[in-house]
Amino acid sequence: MGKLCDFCGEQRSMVCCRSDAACLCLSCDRHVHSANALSKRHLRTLVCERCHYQPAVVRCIEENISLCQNCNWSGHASPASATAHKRQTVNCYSECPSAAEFSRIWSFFSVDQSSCDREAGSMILEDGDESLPELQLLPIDHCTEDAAMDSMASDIEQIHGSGSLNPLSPKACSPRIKHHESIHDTLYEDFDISDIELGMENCEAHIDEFLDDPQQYFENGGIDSLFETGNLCGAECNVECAHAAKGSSPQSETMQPACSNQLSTDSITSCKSDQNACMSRPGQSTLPPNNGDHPEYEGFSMVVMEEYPHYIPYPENQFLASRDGAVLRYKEKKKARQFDKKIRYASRKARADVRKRVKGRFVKAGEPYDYDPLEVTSTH
DNA sequence: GGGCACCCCTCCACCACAGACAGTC
DNA sequence: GGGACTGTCTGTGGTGGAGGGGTGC
Repeated sequence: MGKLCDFCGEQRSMVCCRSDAACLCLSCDRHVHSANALSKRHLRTLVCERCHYQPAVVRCIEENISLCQNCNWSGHASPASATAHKRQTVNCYSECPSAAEFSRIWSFFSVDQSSCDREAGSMILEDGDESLPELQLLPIDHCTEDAAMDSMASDIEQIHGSGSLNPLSPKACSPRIKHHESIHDTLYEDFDISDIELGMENCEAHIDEFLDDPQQYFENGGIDSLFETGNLCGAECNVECAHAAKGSSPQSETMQPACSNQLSTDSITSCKSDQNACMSRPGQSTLPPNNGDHPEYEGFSMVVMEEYPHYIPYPENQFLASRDGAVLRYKEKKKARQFDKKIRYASRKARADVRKRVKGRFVKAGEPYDYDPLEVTSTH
């Protein structure tokens, strides 16, 4: 049983939206991302079926599961499995694809409407789609009635109207299908450290992909897809670090040169492309210990402390998984942020409220003043 | 469309001093 | 180790000025 939908909390989450930092069932995905034009542009993909947190980037044909970058790396770390297991890239999608388009986007999935158990992620469409029957996405080898699938898919096509895309036409579907490594617009939507992973494990994944299926690898954009986001994010990181350097404290100046100002969580998280430089690893923390004196480190001390029991095999992966926890905490903290002025010392406020002033400035006791809060009309 | 003046708005330094805080004896 | 003492730093609010954006000519 995977993670429950972040929206309804009832169905098992099937897709992951990076922009919303949420894992949703198909029904809620459709509901949430049909709300407005902006939400329709959110790029979504399958949820990793191993860690149930990260967006899946590859489909292991042998194991018949979708995996995120980390789980792919950990699961195929051994040379035997790396070469024996064929993997397929999991594409992202936007807008609200029809069932047939889903099966087009993810060729390893097909659509089931009736027979499969609800737990597998059933979808109850709402509002304008109430006429749609429940549908499910299932691994294609779980479905036995292909003809029925095709029939159902075409039915859904009709329900969606003339604007729906022909699943047999790659041209028609292509605008919605975006290669996973070339997500650019999400960079500006909201912070998400996990948006881009440009560490060595990412390179290894590319190499593995190339070794497994060179043709498909180049069709997917090959090594260029790696540099697309890499260049952009590298520049962005530099800009952010330069920004942070303006307000750097002496404490932060002692840190590593690359993205050295980790004091601000914003600056930390903005260096999303360079996790090696910006995020601490267990035993290699570049952040001071959180002993209570630095509440701004609160979330990041947990980077080291938090652990995912099902997700331990390599220190690298442990680090990356805990990073997700830090991201979630950051987002929650961001939501709870209060920009209203907060009085830390009431006594000082009480003193300032009764202090005499000249043109708004405090004056020494006994000196002439033009404003007395206790005697507003006085002019001395 | 570019240049200029004007208005409006936002942001920030300024001030004194009580209290917090760190260091020393 | 704990108290007393000393020096330094912080934060509090109203005001004016600087600077940026918008508008009209």
